[in-house]
Amino acid sequence: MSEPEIDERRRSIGARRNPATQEAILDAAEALLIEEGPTAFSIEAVARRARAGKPTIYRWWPSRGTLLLDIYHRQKPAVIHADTGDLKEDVTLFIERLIGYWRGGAGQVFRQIVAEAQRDEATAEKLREYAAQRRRQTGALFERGIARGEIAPDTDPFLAAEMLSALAWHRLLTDRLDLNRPEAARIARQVVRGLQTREN
Amino acid sequence: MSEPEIDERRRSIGARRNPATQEAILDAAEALLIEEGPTAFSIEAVARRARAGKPTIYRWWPSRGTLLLDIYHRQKPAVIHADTGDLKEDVTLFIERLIGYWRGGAGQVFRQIVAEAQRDEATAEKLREYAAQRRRQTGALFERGIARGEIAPDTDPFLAAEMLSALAWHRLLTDRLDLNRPEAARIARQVVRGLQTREN
Amino acid sequence: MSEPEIDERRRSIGARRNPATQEAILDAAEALLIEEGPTAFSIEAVARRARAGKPTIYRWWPSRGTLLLDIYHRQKPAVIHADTGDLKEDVTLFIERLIGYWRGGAGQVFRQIVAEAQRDEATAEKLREYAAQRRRQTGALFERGIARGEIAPDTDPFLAAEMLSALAWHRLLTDRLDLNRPEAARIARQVVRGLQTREN
Amino acid sequence: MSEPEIDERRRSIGARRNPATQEAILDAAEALLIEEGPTAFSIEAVARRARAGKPTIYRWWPSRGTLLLDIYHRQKPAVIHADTGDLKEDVTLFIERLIGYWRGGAGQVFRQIVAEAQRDEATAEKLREYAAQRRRQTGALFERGIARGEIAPDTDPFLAAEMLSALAWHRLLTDRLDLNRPEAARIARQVVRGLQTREN
DNA sequence: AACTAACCGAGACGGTACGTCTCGTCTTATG
DNA sequence: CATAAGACGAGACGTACCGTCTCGGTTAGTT
Repeated sequence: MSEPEIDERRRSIGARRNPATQEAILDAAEALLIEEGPTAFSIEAVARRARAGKPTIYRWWPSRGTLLLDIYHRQKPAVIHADTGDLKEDVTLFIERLIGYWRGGAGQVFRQIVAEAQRDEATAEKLREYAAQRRRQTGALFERGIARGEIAPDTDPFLAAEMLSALAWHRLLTDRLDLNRPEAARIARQVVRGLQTREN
Repeated sequence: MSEPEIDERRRSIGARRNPATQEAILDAAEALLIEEGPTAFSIEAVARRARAGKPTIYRWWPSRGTLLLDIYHRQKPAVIHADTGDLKEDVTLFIERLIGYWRGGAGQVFRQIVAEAQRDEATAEKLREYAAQRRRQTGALFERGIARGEIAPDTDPFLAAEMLSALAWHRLLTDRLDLNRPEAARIARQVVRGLQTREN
Repeated sequence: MSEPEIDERRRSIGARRNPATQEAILDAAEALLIEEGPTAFSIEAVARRARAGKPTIYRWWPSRGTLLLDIYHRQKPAVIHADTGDLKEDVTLFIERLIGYWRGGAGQVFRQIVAEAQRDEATAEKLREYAAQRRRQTGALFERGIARGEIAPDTDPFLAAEMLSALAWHRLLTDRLDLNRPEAARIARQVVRGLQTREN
Repeated sequence: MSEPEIDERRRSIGARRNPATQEAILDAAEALLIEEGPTAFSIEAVARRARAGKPTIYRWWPSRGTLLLDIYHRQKPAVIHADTGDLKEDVTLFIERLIGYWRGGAGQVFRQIVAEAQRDEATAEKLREYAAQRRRQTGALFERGIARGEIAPDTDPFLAAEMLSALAWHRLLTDRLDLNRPEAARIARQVVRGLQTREN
């Protein structure tokens, strides 16, 4: 929490992007959003807190949405998906980890991205792409289930993935991230049981 | 939707709310949102279009969120749920009708409510309540399915309902309302099949 | 100054002016101006404090200026001018009493009348008339001086009166009402000595 | 006063005050006050007429009073006082010139300054300082008269100066600037004659 | 070694919207 | 018909941010 106060001021490092400046701006934006809430988040406030000029921000992030997306992706951990060999367990873990990750501040950022996407088409497009990519990743879980014979071969793995994502979004957007392991398991059971072949 | 242009100007009708004014404001707000998009929607612009004073708006709708909620509820049709006796059909119809309803302008309004709820806790609370109420209504679909023996008695009807709602929200918020009847049926099948008892 | 609070609410007393209402409005206006300052004075605030309807105020005082003038005249004492037989003494007393009177709250009201007159021609006209009348009254002081042979017969008594008034206004409008008897006497001397005939 | 209409729009010239903007704002404010009267004068209207943003005005003139004072001082001519060697003539010229100056639009501005000072203490303080300074300048007239032996050495030159100023204010504030040279001379005579030593 | 080019901070600028205040008018319900 | 109440259209208040612009200073690469 202690502010160094040593650096005094960042300067240009020549005709190229200064990484320290970019860091400082992302740090400031993230801190503002998480510590002071969404209404405190504005380009003006970010510039103030980062001790950066507004044009510097606009140079690299032409809109609020791009800045939010950068904050989110910077903090995003590499992989969330487990592969335990048991689909129900994999799904349970996926839900648990995603919600847990969102509880730790990242959710606050993602909520704002979704909100921004409702006003700005460019952000919407980026969000749509991101969601599609996540759907492919999570869909792999179900594809493995099909391969193992756990669930019916005519299952749509991406629709199943979307249903999980959608539920998580819904909880996030209605501020109901108080989801414990038993509830995650119940969700997994209810989603998967229907997808199972009759023999299991 | 037809603009009379005859009335010239609304006046006070004494020390009580003038219904014509309220109508005009809601009309203006709805039209702005749907015709000119979310960025054009501001209290200022609503007042201008409705030829109303800003304090008149703030008197009755203390925040942007309350105004959005009023627009949404004013245009909301009474009932969406069918009762055909077949759960899969009921679910298909529910999805189809909800998405269809949202395609007709109401979705634009609801998206903004969700976005606003990410910034304003009061709106979030209202949205949470509304979602819970909808969950209870849609849950009744599944309760009937349990009663009929179509699905397992240990099914959580409100979780099932939430999954449908969540999927619809997700499509709305990523601007993917191009959902036809076959896709609605596939969703219904994938949700319900798992909920069915083994005998069916 | 004590607020009764007993009457709870004044009602119409039939098809005629209710004196209690007028009193309450003037009381409220005066109290607001003196207790809370000129910025707190507005028709809105007066109505609130007097528990009166705004139209009631507008019915009897069509503008802010007329209300201010009524407040001022209501509290105005009958006569200020002395007749001691000595002009210098009469002038000294006039200045002393006028300033003293203004120090006691009335000055606050009169300042606002002058200010209002700079914006509203109707108030300006009323103020002009009032000033002319005062000039005639104070001029009589100097006319008596001429009659007594104290000052030159070609003296303009109304110009002399205006100079005294003007000086008092100037002190009031620059918030310099800290004028003691010696200073009043010095003013009187400086004004009168020049007006005296050579013999005195 | 000529409106170029060529410039299209003023822009920022970097992190420093743009003189063209300041000029345009003062021009607009002065023109509004003189051409359309005091009720038309508002920060909003000034911004509109100057094609300036409201924050730009508030940045440099934190209150209405400071803006009015700037308008007045911008148009103020350097010196008003003559030194003819004859006190009565000097006084006559002072009155004549001051009133003449005020008749030409500046009076309209000064009236509003006085009015504003009755509501806002900051403006009042500035006005008080200005009046004191003017008193010192005009007082010099009478000091020269004392030095020349024209008037009594125990005369208070600043009180005499204040009496002239006060009379001018009084005429301005009651909209009676129709003062011709004979009247100015009569005032000068009435003021000075009394101040003269007996020998003259 | 001088020059160019882009970066950086700062902050002014024209705007728009915010949410609040007062204006003066209107209508009702109550007496 | 006077009154209290308060809704209404209008518009000004002073503030916050928007996105753009120019400035002066910095540092790297290119001549």
